[in-house]
Amino acid sequence: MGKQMTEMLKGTLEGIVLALLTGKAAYGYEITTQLREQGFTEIAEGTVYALLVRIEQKGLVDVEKRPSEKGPPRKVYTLNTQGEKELNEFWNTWSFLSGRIEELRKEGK
Amino acid sequence: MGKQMTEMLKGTLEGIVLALLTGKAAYGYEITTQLREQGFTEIAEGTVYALLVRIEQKGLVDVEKRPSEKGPPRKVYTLNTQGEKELNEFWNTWSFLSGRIEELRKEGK
DNA sequence: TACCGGTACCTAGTTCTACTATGTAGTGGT
DNA sequence: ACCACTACATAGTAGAACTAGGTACCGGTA
Repeated sequence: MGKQMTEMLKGTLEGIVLALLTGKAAYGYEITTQLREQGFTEIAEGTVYALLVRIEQKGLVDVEKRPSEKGPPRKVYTLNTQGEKELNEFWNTWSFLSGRIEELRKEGK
Repeated sequence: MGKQMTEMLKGTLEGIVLALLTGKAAYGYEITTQLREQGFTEIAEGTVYALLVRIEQKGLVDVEKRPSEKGPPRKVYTLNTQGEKELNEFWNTWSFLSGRIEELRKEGK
């Protein structure tokens, strides 16, 4: 993946995944697939799993294990109240940053 | 500073500084001040200087030392051709990422 | 039976960037 | 002599994404 994109994803990928979980539970492999479909074609699987471990430890999601028809059991993640709060803060932070940056772009800077 | 903002700045702060340098050379202390004026009130001075060292080593800027009326001599940074190229890539990467994220926001996700 | 592709999860070690905390210097004013 | 402001510098820390593997379960096929 481009080095720029890698660095830019720091701090945003977590928000992206939380947003994906809004209103719809999902498991790791599924999230990876969704990210790929949405254009993030080169996000490594390991990156997603590490992130999921992190947000689980931070208490932003609830986890349930469900047997799969094919392959090992899935770990299904659901956004909880604290996760929604975190996602809200993410949108605030994002709005501020993207506002500033778009300003710079407009100024031809 | 918020932890979220800190992480989100990784990968974007460099682009922001390159954008600030477009069409107008500047020195470190000045850049720090400009960032503060534009709302990034809590960006540490040391962060800016470290970043400037990095982009100089990457060859994105030209540097000239100029005596100051007050205080030690200034190191004035000017965006060069390679820097403009890098900034261009930054805008591309940013456009893609912000496009995806705005899409997620619209979906109420 | 043996193998392979697809599904699904996991982790140790590396790299990069921003922050913390502190230090050094030059100038002008009291 | 001291202080405030200007101006630059850096060693050490933390956090997040990547690399590069590995484990495990299932179905189909040779």
